[in-house]
Amino acid sequence: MAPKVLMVAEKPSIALSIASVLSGAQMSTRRGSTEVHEFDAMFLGSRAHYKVTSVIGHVFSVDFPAAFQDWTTTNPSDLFQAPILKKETNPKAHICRHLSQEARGCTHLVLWLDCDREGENICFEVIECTGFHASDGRRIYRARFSSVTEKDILKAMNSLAEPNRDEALSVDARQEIDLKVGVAFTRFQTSYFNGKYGNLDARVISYGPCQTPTLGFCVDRYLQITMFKPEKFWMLHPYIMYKGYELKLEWERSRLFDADVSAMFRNRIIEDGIMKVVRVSEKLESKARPSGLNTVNLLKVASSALGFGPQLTMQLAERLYTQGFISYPRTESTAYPSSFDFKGALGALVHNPVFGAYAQKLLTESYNKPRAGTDAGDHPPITPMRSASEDSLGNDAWKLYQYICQHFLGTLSPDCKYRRIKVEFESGGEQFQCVGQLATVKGFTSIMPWLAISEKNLPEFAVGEKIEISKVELDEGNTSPPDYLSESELISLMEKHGIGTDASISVHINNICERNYVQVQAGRRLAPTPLGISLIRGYQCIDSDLCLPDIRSFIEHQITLVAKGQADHSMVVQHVLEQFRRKFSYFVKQIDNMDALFEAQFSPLSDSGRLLSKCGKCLRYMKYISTQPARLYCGTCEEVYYVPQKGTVKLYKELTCPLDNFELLLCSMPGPEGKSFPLCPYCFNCPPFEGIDTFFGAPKTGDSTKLGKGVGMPCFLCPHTTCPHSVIAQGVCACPECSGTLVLDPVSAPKWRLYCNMCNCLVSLPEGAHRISTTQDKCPECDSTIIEVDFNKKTTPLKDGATLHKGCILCDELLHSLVEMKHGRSFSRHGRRGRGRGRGRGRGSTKQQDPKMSFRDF
DNA sequence: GCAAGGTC
Repeated sequence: MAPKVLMVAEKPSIALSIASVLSGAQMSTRRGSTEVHEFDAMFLGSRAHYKVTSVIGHVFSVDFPAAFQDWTTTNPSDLFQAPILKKETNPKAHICRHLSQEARGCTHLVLWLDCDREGENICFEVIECTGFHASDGRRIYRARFSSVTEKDILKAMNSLAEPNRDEALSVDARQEIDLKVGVAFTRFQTSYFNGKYGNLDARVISYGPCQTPTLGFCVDRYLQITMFKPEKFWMLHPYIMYKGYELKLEWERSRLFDADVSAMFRNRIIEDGIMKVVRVSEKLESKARPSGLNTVNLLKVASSALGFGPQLTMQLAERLYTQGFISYPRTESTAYPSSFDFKGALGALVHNPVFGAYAQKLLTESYNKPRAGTDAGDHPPITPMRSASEDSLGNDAWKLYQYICQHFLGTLSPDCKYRRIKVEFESGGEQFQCVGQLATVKGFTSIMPWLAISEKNLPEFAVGEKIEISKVELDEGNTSPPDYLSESELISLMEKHGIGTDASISVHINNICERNYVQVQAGRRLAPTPLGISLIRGYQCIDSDLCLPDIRSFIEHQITLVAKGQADHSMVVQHVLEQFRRKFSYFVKQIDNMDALFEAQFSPLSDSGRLLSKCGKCLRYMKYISTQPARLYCGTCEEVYYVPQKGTVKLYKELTCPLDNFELLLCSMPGPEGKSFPLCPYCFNCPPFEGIDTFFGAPKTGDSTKLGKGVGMPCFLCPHTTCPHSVIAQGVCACPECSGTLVLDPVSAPKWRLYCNMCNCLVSLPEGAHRISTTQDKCPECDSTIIEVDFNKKTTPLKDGATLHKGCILCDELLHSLVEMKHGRSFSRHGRRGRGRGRGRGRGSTKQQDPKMSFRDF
């Protein structure tokens, strides 16, 4: 039987390239979770059937089992010893199922994952999904390729090897360490600080071995700025007039920090009055053309020159790549493979309206190979692949594409050459100079004009000439602090210290912005926030290792031992985790030191917020704190009561809850169709009745036993039998859409309406009525609550100008004609579900007395 | 709600 070969690449684009090369572009392609390319060709000396497909990056990622997911019941320090499990990174993509299906009947598996440790790790994920075993006679091969070119693909096919388990295990080790350390610290500090300070606006206070040192760089610069003491300095600048030029000469001492001494030198020059030419020198200098463009350099230029953040840059680059305008945008390499087709790449640009002429010139007049760079063996430098115009790309993408083109054309251009003339002078025993520059070959700077040298003409001087000094300036200046760290500088620092990868650097920077640790200022400079500063200063004071970049290099170094087979995977993981566990427990013990910084920076809960409503226990006013998580704080009882996180709250007519005496709040959800409803702060946090099956704000799919902060029972879910705000009093009839109850919105005048206490169903009542209220009566026909409408005198539909009308909104002809369903299906007593389900209230029914009972159909 | 690493 002919061998069947399954080949798997790391991404769809590479599967396509491999299949095209090996089939000579004679393959059939079908869709699946990812595309599968099929063809027949030779494999290891015999005719074989090939299937080439791909994963989409990692198939699995690590996490804790469910038992360790609950923040309230898991002690973060237990996470270091907790088991971990791998689950599908993207379950919806069904990559595992896809691989398992495609592997069926295959005799050989060839792994074409990227040739780095992550790729090696994904190899074993793929093996697991395919179900290939060393024992079952089916062979597993690893293809090692240094670029996705025909030459390298064929070379890899001819030297198939085995996947490297040690390298894969080193990635497993990193994953486990990153997970446990990051999650333990994050949960601990979030739980400790959250809710402790009124104006500390943070949902989660995260820690991570990449994001925290990244923040550390920004705070370091901030601290340099705050510690900076400016110093005065003086610079001596003599001027001469010569052959029609006025020249400002530079002092050899540049600047002095002593006013008297500087003045003394000035007097000497003035006394002398003559500048002697002591030396004239000329040098041919050259500025090298760039090497190929890699991700990090693209991110830096985009941030500093185009004003694009790394996140946006990568999004734009990704789009340019998938549309075929540029090559793969995530690469470390600045060197092109020797076989790279520069002619082809230039040829693709010759018809470009902006760069065409330049590309054509390079093609016809010869081009240089790019300056030597480093080949990381991943992907070639970022290169334009197809011509594009501003109209077809849109503004931002065009700017990025334009830079990529300019850079690429620059790499193939000549170096920039220029003459540098230096004239040295002497006067009063002091040395001065002036410098002129003149480009002889513009080279790459003609396509990258911002890198051009600044040209300056000098008249010709002869050694020994004496020139009268026209004036002497003593310029006073102040040393100035550095500016906030620019994003581009941060990227350089991250690269230098090995924080993140080409693909993840942008994620870490985005992270510290989103977590409110830094803010991006004009010119893309990163200003740390009070939270970011307090965190880093806290780590520095407890254990500075926690925020230094060495923490990443330490982990990298340890897992490299695993990758090289010099240490056992589980020994290394255990060893590293034990060190972090100790650091963690010391951190927990010393958290007061960090808290002292928070206390200085943030105001305690009791100082912030405004008085809103009375506590039912002490009858004093509680403070409303609007920053997330929104909550009430009773300073006397030292209790926190969460309120709904969306919408606004205000005092509800100083009404109180009959159960606990707390003053009621009126909560209004945002938007014109947002519900308004009363809620008792105490009941909302501690629902007094069981049997309420859907708490307000609870996760849609989650079970209600695990409630989030403040997720609970507003009055519209409360089955209290006599309180005028409960669903018993305010409920009108069953919701036609769900199992909920339509409740009167008590503050919806003049656009009176009912809303469902479970879903989004909305019913509008007669508009313009003075008052609409529920009564204690129910409809004898359908059991809905009878409502009372007080119509407006001018618009009343009643005979003889009467305004008062009672009735059932389903069975009363007049009322039913005036109500309208705004969201939902039908709303009719004749409808499938309208009649007979009205159990909105039912005070008369003894069955309703037990609040544990459902008030739905039974 | 949490990390960092792939990739879309």
